[in-house]
Amino acid sequence: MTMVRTRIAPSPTGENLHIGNVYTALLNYVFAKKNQGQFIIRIEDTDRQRLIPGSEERILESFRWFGINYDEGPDIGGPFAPYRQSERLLLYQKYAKELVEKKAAYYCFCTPEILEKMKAGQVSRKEIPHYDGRCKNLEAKVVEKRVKSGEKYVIRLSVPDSGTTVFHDLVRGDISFENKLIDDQVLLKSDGYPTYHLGVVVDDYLMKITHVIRAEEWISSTPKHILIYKALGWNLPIFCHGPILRNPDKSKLSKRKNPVWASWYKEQGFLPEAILNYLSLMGWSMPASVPLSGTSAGKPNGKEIFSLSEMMENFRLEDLKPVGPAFDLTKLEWLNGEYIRNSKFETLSSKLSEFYQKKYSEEEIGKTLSLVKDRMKKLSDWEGLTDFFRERPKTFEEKPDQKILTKTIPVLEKSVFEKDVMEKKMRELAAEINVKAGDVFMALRNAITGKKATPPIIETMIILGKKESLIRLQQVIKN
RNA sequence: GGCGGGUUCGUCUAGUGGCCAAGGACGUCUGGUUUUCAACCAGAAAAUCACGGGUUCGACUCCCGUACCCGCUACCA
Repeated sequence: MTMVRTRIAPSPTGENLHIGNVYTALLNYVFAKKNQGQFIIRIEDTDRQRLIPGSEERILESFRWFGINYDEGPDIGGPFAPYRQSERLLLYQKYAKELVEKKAAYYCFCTPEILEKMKAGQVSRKEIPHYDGRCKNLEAKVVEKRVKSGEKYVIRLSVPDSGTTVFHDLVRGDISFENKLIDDQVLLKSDGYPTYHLGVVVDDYLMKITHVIRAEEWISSTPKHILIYKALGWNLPIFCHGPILRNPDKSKLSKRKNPVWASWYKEQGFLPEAILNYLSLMGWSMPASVPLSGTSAGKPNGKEIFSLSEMMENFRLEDLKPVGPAFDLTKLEWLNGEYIRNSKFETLSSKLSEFYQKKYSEEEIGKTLSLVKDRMKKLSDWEGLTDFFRERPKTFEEKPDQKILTKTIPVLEKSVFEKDVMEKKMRELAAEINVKAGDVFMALRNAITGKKATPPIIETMIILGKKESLIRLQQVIKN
């Protein structure tokens, strides 16, 4: 059996790595690793207009953050370098010409203006817009002359006007297209860069990609790719079109309707493992041969929370579902909270310190962490949950009960700051002045933190220290 | 419009002809625990399995049609 090789091919046309790409990369990565194969990253930077400077670096950096390790890529090289399409132009030009020689493609001199007119005419006649093939049968000599004269040209795929192109998809079975309905795609643009269609085929072939795992949106261009493979006499890879992630309204996931950049999730304090776990829940589950009643059937060990390696052990492309799932931030937050709660104390304080770019030391974070750990859904929640440890309250969500506070101060002044002792004294005091113990704790909470909801107040006061706690109480009384 | 893909609780999903008067998870709601909030525990509501026809002793599961949703329809990927 040949070595499995998969790839993700992002375009540096966005701010950062798109979460949909993270999803597709995850599928490719897990599949390759499950089969002891290689996973590679190829940068498809052929759209010079939409290119965003720095995007590539940010994309690669995001992959590293996720721990999606690639065996070959633009920055680390590999046996089939370069891994950046802009550095492989000669290759595409060579194969485009070969395609022309084999009559599977042709030179086209139609200008954008001509094409626009063509389309307008077709639309007004209620025809399906497509390239009408007017350059398809240009004589070789004429073509040569026009090219030599410096006229701009593109190379288009010559699609047969009869027959059908069929391919097998691992998730969806056989899919067929009528050739006459396939447009004569541009393969090589007038700037000498290939379009996606030429680029993928050439590179996937040259880089020995065995499984093309990508999103559903590529299904309709696959027949064009097949035509190229066949014309060049190349073996087809295995095609697998997974689901496409959707916005809550079910349209294709987009930045207008849902956060999409990996960097956004990082800044929000989502953990990469949690995001990957969440993503793996979408569109993938194993056949539940044993009906696991009462559990999440179809998930590793019947649980929705599982690691990347647990996913790897069980992953099969055939188990992917064709249905596009809606991205649900709420569930991601829950999962992230689970990961936070299950983190080791040291790991979490180190992650938090890192998250806040060392603004807080691990030690400082460690002091209050156990009090707020269960209350965090995202790393970014920590600051807001602990601000009163760093600053005296300036405003009060609820006015502290002065009467109760006045009574607590002398008791606390005389008390050692130890949990059991303090709690006992406060309860006794409550009984003495005939109020509920909860009222005493709430009065203290309001005064000490300015908030209505905080971790247990006695423990909070102990961390704050006797002196600081009393100052805060006295200040409230004074005002 | 054409072509392609899809359709089980609000969302993610289990289900491959009888075990399903449909199971789990998130969310929602109720109760418990509790010093408030979380966390935790217990429970509830929530899908006429898109709809209509077949096939079959029997269909969420197979077939056909309809509706709706999504994708593609660029010298963007």
